[in-house]
Amino acid sequence: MTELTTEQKIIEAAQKIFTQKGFAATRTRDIAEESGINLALINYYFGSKQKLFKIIVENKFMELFGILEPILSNDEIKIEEKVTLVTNNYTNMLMKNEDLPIFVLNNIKRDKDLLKDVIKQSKLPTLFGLERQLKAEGYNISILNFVMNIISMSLFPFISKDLFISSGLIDEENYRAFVTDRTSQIPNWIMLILESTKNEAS
Amino acid sequence: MTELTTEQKIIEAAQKIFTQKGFAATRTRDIAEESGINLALINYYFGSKQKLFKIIVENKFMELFGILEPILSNDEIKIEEKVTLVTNNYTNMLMKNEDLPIFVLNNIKRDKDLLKDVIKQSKLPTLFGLERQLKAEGYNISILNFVMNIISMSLFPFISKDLFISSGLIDEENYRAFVTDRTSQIPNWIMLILESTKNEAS
DNA sequence: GTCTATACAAAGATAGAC
DNA sequence: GTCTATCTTTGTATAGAC
Repeated sequence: MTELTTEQKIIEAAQKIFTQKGFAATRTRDIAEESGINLALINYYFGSKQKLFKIIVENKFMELFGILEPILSNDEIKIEEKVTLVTNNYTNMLMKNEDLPIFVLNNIKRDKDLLKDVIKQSKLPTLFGLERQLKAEGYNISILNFVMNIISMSLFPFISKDLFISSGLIDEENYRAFVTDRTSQIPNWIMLILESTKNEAS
Repeated sequence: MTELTTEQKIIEAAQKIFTQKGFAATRTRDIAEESGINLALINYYFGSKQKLFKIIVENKFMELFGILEPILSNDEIKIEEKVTLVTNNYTNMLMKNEDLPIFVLNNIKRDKDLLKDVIKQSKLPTLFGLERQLKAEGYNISILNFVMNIISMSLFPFISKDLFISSGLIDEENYRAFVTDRTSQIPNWIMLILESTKNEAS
């Protein structure tokens, strides 16, 4: 077990608390306590709470959307396999990190400027090659609808977990099993949609 | 143009600001200023910022999910029509209220107790009749997957709007047209999924 | 019922000793 | 680099006049 530097300790603690509570509800004092360092060191290393937060959001954004580009922009993977890879990757990752999607999506809204750089870094804008592949394999669907379908299907169980649990339609104990089962079906559903576009006009 | 009571003015302003900025980032002074009333009156009428917020979240929750029950639990509407009604209702409503889904979903996470009552009020738990209807019409899908598919497909364009705009895959000007077009396709997609379950074992 | 003025608490940031 | 102690700002809540 390696010793963490003070800087790393702060980042770790900040990730945990910011993700759970959001920016404004998080107190720098909590981060100091959680990481076992002195309050003053947060400002010493990061300048301000705001700057520290920016780093965390960037990390979390990459954690959530960094998955997409390596899979989706690889021309050697067929569309059908891409769908399966993305959904499985998301479910595995989010099982251990349930707060991630809503945290990231919430903060994209609140601070758009903050994310211009991260989005470039994530290479999401380079997905245009995918459009050619969709056409080449005969599917007449826009890249936006395609990507949105995969992401929404995969992320939504985690975004809406508390809603459905509170509604009584499922309980905490069965949720993981539900998500696992759902994940195995998502690629079939997505492919049904794709196949249905094959005979349509472009 | 009717005169609003002081109470209503506060509610209006609070809805606007809380929805945009969330609880912790909203200052009672902002609400006072926006509504043109004195700061002290917020506490006079609502006791505390927290209690005012609770009222707003409840309102917004009902605004977002109150749509579902009247449509989904009505036995006289066929499944296929239900899907169309829900998606169209959502898109029309959210076009005027884009922050709503992420605000509500975010706050369900943060304050679960707060929502126990609202969820009862929304009658979401009464949807079990829908399960019978799905079976009766020959579809072998769990109510949870069915409802989640509709809601995720309909809400996600609004949850992820800023993400896709920042990524450059679409721009602000074309977003409304995209959503309108997508909304017209969602029922077809959902029905494809449903039809595919018809021959499966239950 | 409504407002002014203010008390009180909490939190971010910093100065300066070690 | 790290800590203690403290300053300053901001926001909630309330007391009391009208």
